[in-house]
Amino acid sequence: MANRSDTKTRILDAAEKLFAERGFSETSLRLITSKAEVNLASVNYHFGSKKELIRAVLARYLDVFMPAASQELNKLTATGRPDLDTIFSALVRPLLDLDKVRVEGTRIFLQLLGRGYIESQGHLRWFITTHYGEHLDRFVQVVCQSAPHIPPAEMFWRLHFTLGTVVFTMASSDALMEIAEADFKEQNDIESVIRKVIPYMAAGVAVPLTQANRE
Amino acid sequence: MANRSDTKTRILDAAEKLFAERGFSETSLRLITSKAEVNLASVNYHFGSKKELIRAVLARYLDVFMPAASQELNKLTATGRPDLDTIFSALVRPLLDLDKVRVEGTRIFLQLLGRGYIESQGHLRWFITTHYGEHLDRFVQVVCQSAPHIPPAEMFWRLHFTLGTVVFTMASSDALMEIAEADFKEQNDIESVIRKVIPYMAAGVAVPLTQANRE
DNA sequence: AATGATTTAAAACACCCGTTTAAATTAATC
DNA sequence: GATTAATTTAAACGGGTGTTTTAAATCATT
Repeated sequence: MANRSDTKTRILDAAEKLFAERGFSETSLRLITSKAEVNLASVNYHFGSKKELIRAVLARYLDVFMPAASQELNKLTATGRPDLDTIFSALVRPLLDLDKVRVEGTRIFLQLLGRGYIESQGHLRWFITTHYGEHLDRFVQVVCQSAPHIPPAEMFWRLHFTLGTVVFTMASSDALMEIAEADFKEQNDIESVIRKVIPYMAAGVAVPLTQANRE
Repeated sequence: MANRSDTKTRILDAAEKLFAERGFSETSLRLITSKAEVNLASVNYHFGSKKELIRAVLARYLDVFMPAASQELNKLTATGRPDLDTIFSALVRPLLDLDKVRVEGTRIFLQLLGRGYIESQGHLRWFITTHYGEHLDRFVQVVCQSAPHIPPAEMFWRLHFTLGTVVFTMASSDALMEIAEADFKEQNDIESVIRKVIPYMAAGVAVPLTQANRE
């Protein structure tokens, strides 16, 4: 049953790297299969279509990350009501652990997530919310409880601001780290960037509503 | 010299709308020219290539916005040292004024900016920084002065977080507004989103350094 | 009205895309 | 070891892409 070299895995490995770097529509199946050193038709044989390959690439990460993140949240809420900084920090470990699953897993996952949200008009967003909705709802719930002064509708927007912050930062993290080192003699890695971004996001998510926003 | 129906303008008008909605690579020249009711070849005749058309679309907005934003900043610094919320808010007027330049100008410009930063790996970023660098530097300078407790190296990161927040939010603003209406019966437009994002960004940029970050 | 440059028009070009087909190969089962 | 099933292969299909070409039409200027 199992072929030792696993064409399916080689396709996924090559695809996720290219998708993260160049986006989904900018990455052809021909490029993927040539990098993976497999036949062009094997993508359609194993995955059915390019669209389903994209979903499979994302699912491979989400299936690891989502349960791990949920578990961290459960540990947090078991002991008491955590603050926002603590909640965001709890996601760091599952995020960084993706580097153990695959080389550069953290960066690739975050970039894929961003591309998925922006590029595919809606249908990848739909895939994520329907397949991992429980985990997302759980996260939103915990965040809302830790910032009870923010109405849910406002929190919806702020969490998407947060998603944008993370996704964009990670997508260009390589270039940003280079500039930071050249301009400020500051040595960074992915983890240190994540640790910088957490206070920024936590402050933004919890900031009291202004008069104009309360309307 | 000037033809009253102006093929060039019709192309730009059709292109910016489609680019903002579907992204650059997802929008074909054939779709643009059919919407604009001009001949396919006229794009290459007037702009040279699709890439140059994209730059022309962006430049038409940046040439209006950048000087206007700079002028607002000058007005602000003339009277005293503004706080971050004031600085970000000062950009709102030039942004909203784009609606006077063209129908839905504000939304289209911000979405184009978002797509431009995400889709084209780097070379549109280069176009913007080299053509409008003075304005950008001026902005960074004013922001740094208004938050003197943040070291420049940290501010570098936080401003890029901010860029990510804006860019990602605007690129997916249509989808987000739809969801917000479906889930929370909340009717939004671009201005209300802008007014939501400003406090978020201002809080994040100015948040005091934590022990871990100061190191 | 005639001239010459600018602009538009239709068609073709060369290329890349995702997908499908059908034969060849490999692996598994009896 | 023969038969069946699963997988890989090479080739072609149908369609869309940006761009170029060539000729006609339009325009401003003489």
